[in-house]
Amino acid sequence: MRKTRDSYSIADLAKEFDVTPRAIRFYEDKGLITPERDGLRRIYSPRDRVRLMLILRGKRLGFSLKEIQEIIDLYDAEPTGEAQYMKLIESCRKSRESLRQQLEDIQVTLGEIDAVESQCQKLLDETRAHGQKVG
Amino acid sequence: MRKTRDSYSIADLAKEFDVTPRAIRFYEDKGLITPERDGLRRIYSPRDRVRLMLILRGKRLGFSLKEIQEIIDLYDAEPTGEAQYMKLIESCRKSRESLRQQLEDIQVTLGEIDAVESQCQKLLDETRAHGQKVG
DNA sequence: GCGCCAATTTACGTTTACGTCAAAACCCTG
DNA sequence: CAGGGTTTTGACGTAAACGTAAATTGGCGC
Repeated sequence: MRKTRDSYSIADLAKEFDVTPRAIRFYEDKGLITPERDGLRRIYSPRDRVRLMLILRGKRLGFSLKEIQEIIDLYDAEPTGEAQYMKLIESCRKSRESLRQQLEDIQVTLGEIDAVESQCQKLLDETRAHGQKVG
Repeated sequence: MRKTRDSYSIADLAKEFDVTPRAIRFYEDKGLITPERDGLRRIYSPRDRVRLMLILRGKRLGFSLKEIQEIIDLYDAEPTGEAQYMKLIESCRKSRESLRQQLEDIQVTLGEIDAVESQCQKLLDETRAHGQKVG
């Protein structure tokens, strides 16, 4: 009884993450995933599975596949010189910048939603109170 | 010297928020903004300006214009009965749910980026140290 | 060997969110 | 009132991210 299998079919991943095989193949087309092959069949490794998870998380954050590509590349980049390291660090800095902006946007929005909801709840309570007396 | 003007041209807003007039008109097409008119010319009120800000924030968060529409509608909804209130509160709950997911995604990603960067920084330092001795 | 089902390739279709002209109207200025 | 800048309304184009349909291929179960 193993929890992490060592290979998956496209249907396995499609079902697990609730996306279509077409979408997964599309990500491969764009170079985001490169599964092994058994003849024609695609064989996905646990590593491929993680990449798919990263892709989908990127999508939830509203990034384009190209942006997701860049972020994922950060993870398994093997810098081959000082210049490469600098570029990598710079990429990290940029990504963080964008993410921080999003973080702020979300917190602000969450605050506003909360305000709307509590105001709404308050008015609802009032309406009900009056409703009781009137009706 | 007033800071908040009481009307703006489309070019004013386009410049302020760094979007094209075309985009702003497009949002109007989709019902996200409804500026006044002076003949043909569109006249944007401070309220319209705020709506545009909300739209752009929604875009930064990766929402579609349709989703943004729904969120914005929360702000100036004038519920006209108990059922309306309930629906509004439900909408708030959904939005919060989605935003919390995003918040989590962002925090995780930020953590990972930080890890990548610090690891990178460390390797860079080592490379430099060795480089000094060797070269 | 044959039917069946899953997976693949190819290719065209679709939706979203604008970009990019083009042509006409408006407005101010000299 | 001619010229120049701004704005408007079409209308067509486009990039991204798949959807969808059709034709093929590849095991498997009997």
